[in-house]
Amino acid sequence: MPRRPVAGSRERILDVATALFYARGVRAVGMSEVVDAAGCGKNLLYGHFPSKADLVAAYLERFRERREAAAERVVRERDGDPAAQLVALVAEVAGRIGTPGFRGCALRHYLVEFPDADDAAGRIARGYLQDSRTRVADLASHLGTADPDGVTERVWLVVEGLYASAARPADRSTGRAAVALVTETVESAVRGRRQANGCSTKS
Amino acid sequence: MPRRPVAGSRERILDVATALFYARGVRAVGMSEVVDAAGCGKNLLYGHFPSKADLVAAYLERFRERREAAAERVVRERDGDPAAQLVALVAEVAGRIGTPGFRGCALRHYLVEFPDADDAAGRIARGYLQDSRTRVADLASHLGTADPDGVTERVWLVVEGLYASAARPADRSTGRAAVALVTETVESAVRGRRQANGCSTKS
DNA sequence: GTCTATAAGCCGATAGAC
DNA sequence: GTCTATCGGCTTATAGAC
Repeated sequence: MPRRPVAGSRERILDVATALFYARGVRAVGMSEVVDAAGCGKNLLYGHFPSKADLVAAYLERFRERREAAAERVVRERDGDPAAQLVALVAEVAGRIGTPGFRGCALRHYLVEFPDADDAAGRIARGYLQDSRTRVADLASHLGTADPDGVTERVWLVVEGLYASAARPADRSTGRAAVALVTETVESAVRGRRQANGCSTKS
Repeated sequence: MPRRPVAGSRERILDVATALFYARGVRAVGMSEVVDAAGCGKNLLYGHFPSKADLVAAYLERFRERREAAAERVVRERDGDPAAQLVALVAEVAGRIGTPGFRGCALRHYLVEFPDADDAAGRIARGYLQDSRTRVADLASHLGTADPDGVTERVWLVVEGLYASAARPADRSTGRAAVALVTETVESAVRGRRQANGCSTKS
């Protein structure tokens, strides 16, 4: 009988690679370093992931799935209340600021490292960003405001700013400012004056 | 007399390196590629820049100087009007969105590629970010609002979001949203209600 | 563990200006 | 001829891949 494969080795390698890629960047981490950190042989790694590109794609794909699951959860919990949903979407990210090990968005970081990657990893990252923005736009369109695009732009700007801030040591007050900013933007929009923005004076 | 050095060769090499580093990232570009693009020999490059680290530091230092000069200019033009100065600071960046070749902030990108760089380049990048934020905080403190820190956080968040958006193909409407967001934040603050934020209704 | 490609950095060779 | 800016091949380390 041949030796049976150890269950979960793929996940373990992916965990190790994720920690390294996320902390130091994709280009900075070599396959040999993943092998060393995983404590496995090179053959096992290349058996599960035929190339570094495959390993990176798996890393980003899993990151994407987790991010989307978290977004779907907070949105589902506030079903029917698009204003609360938008705020919760931002608050979910804001709440991670200051968390040990949180360094921002792996997918955005990947696109900074590889600006014109048109491989699988690049498609995952760009697809995530597009879907993520579309989610914001969908919620904004349900606010009933006259200018859903304006709200989308503003909320998205805050989301981008939040992730960018998180890439470097950040303070929790950044997260609070983001939530406050989005809350006001959304409230101002649903209050329904003129163009969904502009904190215009009363009636 | 021996052969005279060709004037401006250093600047020309730095121009070429800047174009490559900015478009594709620092790690993605090798010294040989800089040599090829500059059309010079390796000795000339290494004569002006003893190592890649030196070339990168010069690239970031020059980027920083230009960014700070642009910021100082728009701020000086509105001397004595901190509200207009804050808006102009954001508008200056927003106006670059969509400009051919504009890809965001080289210093921020460097820190994504090298998250814990403690070399000269890392110090330049981090120093710039700190000074840049301090500039925002100084202006916010002159608004006369009760919560200058809140204004600083919000404006900084928009600046970060703007640069992050610019790292990928972006629409000019992103810039407009950023300017509008900062304008309202600042106006709301100088209107001087409660905590410098909150688009509360009239008197 | 080995093999190949490519990175950074170095050094002998070449090319002008006196 | 000599002196030095500049050039292109060379060395060593490290990457990805098998």
